[in-house]
Amino acid sequence: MKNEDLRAQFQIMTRHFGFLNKSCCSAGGFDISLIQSHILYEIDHQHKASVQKVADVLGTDITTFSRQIQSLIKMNLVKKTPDPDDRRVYILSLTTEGTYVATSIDQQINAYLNEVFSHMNEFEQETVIRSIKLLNNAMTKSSVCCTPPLG
Amino acid sequence: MKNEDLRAQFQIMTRHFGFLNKSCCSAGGFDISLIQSHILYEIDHQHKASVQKVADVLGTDITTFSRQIQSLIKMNLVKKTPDPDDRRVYILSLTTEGTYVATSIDQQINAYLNEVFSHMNEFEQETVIRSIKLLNNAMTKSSVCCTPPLG
DNA sequence: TTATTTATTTGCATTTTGCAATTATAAAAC
DNA sequence: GTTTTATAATTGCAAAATGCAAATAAATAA
Repeated sequence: MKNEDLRAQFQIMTRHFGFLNKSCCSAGGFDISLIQSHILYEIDHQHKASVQKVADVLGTDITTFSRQIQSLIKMNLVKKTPDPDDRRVYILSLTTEGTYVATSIDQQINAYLNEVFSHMNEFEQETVIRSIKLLNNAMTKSSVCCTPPLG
Repeated sequence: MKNEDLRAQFQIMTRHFGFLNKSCCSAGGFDISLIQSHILYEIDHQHKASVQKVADVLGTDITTFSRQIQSLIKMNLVKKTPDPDDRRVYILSLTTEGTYVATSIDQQINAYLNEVFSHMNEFEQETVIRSIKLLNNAMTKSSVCCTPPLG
């Protein structure tokens, strides 16, 4: 494999995903930004998601993140509960409406992805899915890049 | 394949790439933002890259893009040449320093990617590369998302 | 008890963004 | 050939997003 090829393919993929994400998402009367959809996703998937924890996972500056959460609270999609075990900490969770919006975004993105996958045959689809898992795995193992504290 | 799985894997991959990109890049004494690296890449790879054309490819608002170019010109990485065939148009190109910076970024990203790929065996590496090409292909074909005018 | 560390929020100044309007040129209509 | 319309690029402005430094509050270490 040639290196230039490698970077080019990743660049193109990143570009495509950028567009996919831009076209997403409206739900429950709100336009949800890419960042917001990631926050909702992460709150939904983490156990006892504190402000700090989610900010770390997303790699967002904590002060910026604090304000992002404030606007999601104002939109009534997220709520903040004091952690009984440590009163400095707030646990984030989705409101009923937030859960609805998160589910709706999930469906929209899945619809996009399914449409994309429909241009491949079944064998290719499975290869691609397996590959993305391989890649995610490799990136998790990587020391020089790609994971939260980052390097 | 389960849909939830699909979205989750893509979400994770997007996250990883976000980190990879954040840690990139410094070159020629400049900190180059993700957006700037994409602009440099695109100018380098397009034939007769006009302001409008590159903005479209990147999906950036033209007014924002115009200003992004201005700062790259100020950094002496990009230059603007009037198109002799249409005097409304400016053709973008990299300066010598811009070419150096673009090459350097290319090497940095390739180094990251190679490190990531080193956590896979050769067969997996080839599968992943082939899959990314398949995926890019499918996204190009997609009507609902992922490509410039977008949908 | 005091000092230090950690979680979160606010103040403020900088940067980024995008819509509306402007300028300049090209192409189309008449 | 002049007027209208369309296109490329830039600028004005006001809103939004960003991040550092500082503040507050609570936990842990000395």
